Order: sequence, then structure tokens, then C-alpha cells
Amino acid sequence: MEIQQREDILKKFPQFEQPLLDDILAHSTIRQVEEGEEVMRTGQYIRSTVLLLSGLLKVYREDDEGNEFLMYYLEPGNACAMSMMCTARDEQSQIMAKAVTEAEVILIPSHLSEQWLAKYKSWHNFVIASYRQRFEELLQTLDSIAFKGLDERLLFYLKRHVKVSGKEIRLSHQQIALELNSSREVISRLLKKLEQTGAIALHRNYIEVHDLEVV
Amino acid sequence: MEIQQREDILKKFPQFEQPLLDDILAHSTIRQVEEGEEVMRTGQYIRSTVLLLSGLLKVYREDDEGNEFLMYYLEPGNACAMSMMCTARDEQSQIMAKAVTEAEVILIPSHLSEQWLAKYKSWHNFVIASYRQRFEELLQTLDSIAFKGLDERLLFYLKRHVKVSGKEIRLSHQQIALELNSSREVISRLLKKLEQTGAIALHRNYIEVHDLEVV
DNA sequence: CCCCCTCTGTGATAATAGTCACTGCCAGGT
DNA sequence: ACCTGGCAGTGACTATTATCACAGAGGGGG
Repeated sequence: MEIQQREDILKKFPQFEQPLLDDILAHSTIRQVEEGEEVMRTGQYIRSTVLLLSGLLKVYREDDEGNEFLMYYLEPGNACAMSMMCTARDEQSQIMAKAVTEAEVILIPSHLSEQWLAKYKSWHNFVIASYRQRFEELLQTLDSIAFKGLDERLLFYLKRHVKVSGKEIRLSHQQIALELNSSREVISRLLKKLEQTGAIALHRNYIEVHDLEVV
Repeated sequence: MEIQQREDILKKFPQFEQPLLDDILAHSTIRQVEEGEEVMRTGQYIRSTVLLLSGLLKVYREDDEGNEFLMYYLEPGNACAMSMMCTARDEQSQIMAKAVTEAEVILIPSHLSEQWLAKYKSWHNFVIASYRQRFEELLQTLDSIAFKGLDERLLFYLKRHVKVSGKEIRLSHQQIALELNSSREVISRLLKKLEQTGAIALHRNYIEVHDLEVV
């Protein structure tokens, strides 16, 4: 691998120790992923641990009728916790992961990421921290579905989206409805209400967020 | 610890290697938990990994208004994944765990369960397997909330309950409503419908399950 | 045996969310 | 400039779930 890549990785994963970095550079591959491409599919066998170097991935669940709902986003420096848990045996993925933007992922062969747990303290800590972080995010998602109405869930969704990709949300109402497992009309109406409070402004294929906290 | 306990542990955790077993016996404590007692509370600092030796625990989430919903049950031989993830730093619990029946838990000091990851292969595998299993169960719970109506969620709930404690479900409608974050009247009506199909029979404080698959 | 408390059943009504039908609108391609 | 397809707005209606109000049933304690 190139010098440039070493620096890229170091920048996104500053907590990794030097020899681990060398091991990553020596044995893993970097893959370019196009916008909209599926990085992981439900039922797929997992043979690599996935680290995100650049871009944005969304991790979601899909049922048999094609409904989906968003679990959480992965940002550069994050790892797909699911891909780590499946390392031990050849396990199947329980989730879908799709590139929201063009992205670069590091693919580490499962047997190595497994070995490194014992070999590198920083890797071990990273894996545990990833588990925990994802578990927590999942619990938040669960809370919002279990305890909140759709209006609050939409707010939660928008806030999260702002956090990962800024105040200009380039999504159609239909796409938002899909990720919340709701319907377009309902989302449109709720967005309109938000617009009336001044929290957002609506445009075609794009929502401008002003202030979501005031609501 | 007594010889009896060694055998008890061995029976519930047959996958543990001999030296690990010795370490557990030497350094952990066994605690008796009464029915209804809270083993873990949201916000509590976690200093031990919790293994379940006997009895049944329910793990659930609680919001600020006191609503709750069931995440999953823990049976003998299971571990509380949350208590394992929090070992590294002094982290706070994100969940509630309560004894459904009288139970015995093994408490392993966090720093030891942490060390054992590197020291004992069987422990490491157990921890990873626990993470994975709980994550999967959580995803199932999430699916049922996100994609299913209350009728199917109730069925899912009953099936799960049958799996862990048999076909005589000794719960009031109120308790079920609480765990599904619904209301008593609604649950009563849905149960009545199930009774009419012959899937269950209703009694006071107790539901007799005949066949939940036919529905 | 009776009292009382909890559990259960039920109708009426309200609130939330999903569906249907249709309209106008904007943007890109030709 | 015009067509066309996807996007957004809206009213009417339905379905599901929650809430309220109340009545009866059952069981344990005194």
C-alpha cells in the first residue's frame, strides 16, 4: 500500500498502535464504494471486518416485504460492529449496510481481526468500544420507536442526519418515509408542521434545517 | 466455594476450560436474587460481569416516564452482554435487569473478566458469542416493534415467554401490557381474540397456551 | 361469610398513523 | 418550448391503538 494510505488510516484511527497499523497495511484491502452501493446484505456470509475510512454508511434492517428502518450511521473511523461479531465462525449478516455517499472501506480478513484481539491492546479496545457504541445507538433507535410518536421520531431522525451530513438534507420525503418505515404523505405533513414552526425550510429534494432544538 | 457450586457452574457452562473454572470459583461471588429484585438499573455503574446460574432474568429498557419494554430474557448459562461491554471503563448501565423468578447470579469483578479475554480462549469465545446472541435477540425485538402490529407483537411475546417458562403463563394482562408498552384493555381484547381461535385459554392471572403456531 | 382489592370484560370515544385519490409543480431530456 | 416522470400538497376515509368509564368476577383476609 501507498504512503498516502498509511497517513489516511492514521488520521482516522489515531488510537491504533504502530505495529497494528503496519499489519493493517500489509494484510487488508481498501475498497472504493459507490454511492448507493450495498456494502453488506442480510444473509450474506461475513469474511471481513469492515472499517470506514471515508464517506458515510447507513446500517439498517429490512424485513421480508422490503420494508426497512434505519439503525444508525457509520462515519469515518467507525467499524461495522456486526462484521466484528461474525468473525469467529462463518456467520451471516443480520443487517444491511449501504453507502449514503461515495466511500472507502478497509476490509480486514476475519481470521486476522480475530488474532489481533489478543495481539494488540488498541485493537481489542477499539472492538469493545465499537460494540458498546453501536449497542447504545441501537438502544436509542429502539427507544424512539418504542416510546415516541412519529413526530418525535422524525425529529430524532433529522437531528441524527444533521449530525452526520450537515444542515442541508438532500432527501425526498419518500426516502425519509422509507427509513422510518412510514408513508410519504404522513412525513410530508409532519415536515410541513415543522416548517410552520420555523425549524426547517422545505425545498424540492432537499430540506434546510434551521433549528431543531426549539421545537 | 463448595464442591456443589463447582458442579453447578460446570453444568451450566460446560464450554469453560478447567483453569477458567478454577479462576471463577476462586475470585467471583455467587449471589442469590429474590423474585422481582432488580439486578441492574439504568445509570448504575457496572463493576462486575453477570452470569446467570439459575432462574430467569428479564432485561428491559425504561424511559423517563416509567414506561418499559422487554428486550429479552436471560436463562441459566447466559451472561448479561451489557455487563460485559461495560467492563473496560467504569461505564453506566443502559438497561434494567430484573429477576422474574428467584435466581442465582455469578458476579465476576470487571478487571478479571477483562483479563480472561486474553487468558482463556473459551472465555473469549463465550463473550463474543454472548454479544452476538444478545444483539440478534435485540434485532428481533426491534423488528417486531418496527414492522409488526400489536397483535403479532403479542404473539411474539407469548412465544418467547413459552420458550423460557413453559405453557402456563402466570401474568396478569396488566403486566403483559407493561412489557409491551401498551395498555391493559388492548391486551385483554387481543388475548380474547386469541382465545376464540383456540390458541390459548384465559384464566385469572394465568394464561394457558395451547398452540400459538396455528394463528 | 363478607368485604375489598385486583383482575378482567366491554362499549364509547379520541388520537395517531396509514391509505387512496387526485392536483399541481418542477426539472431534465429532446 | 413541451412533454414526462418523479416530487410534493391536501382532503377524505380507514385502521389501529389508546383512553375513559364502568360493571362484574374471583379470591384472600379478617
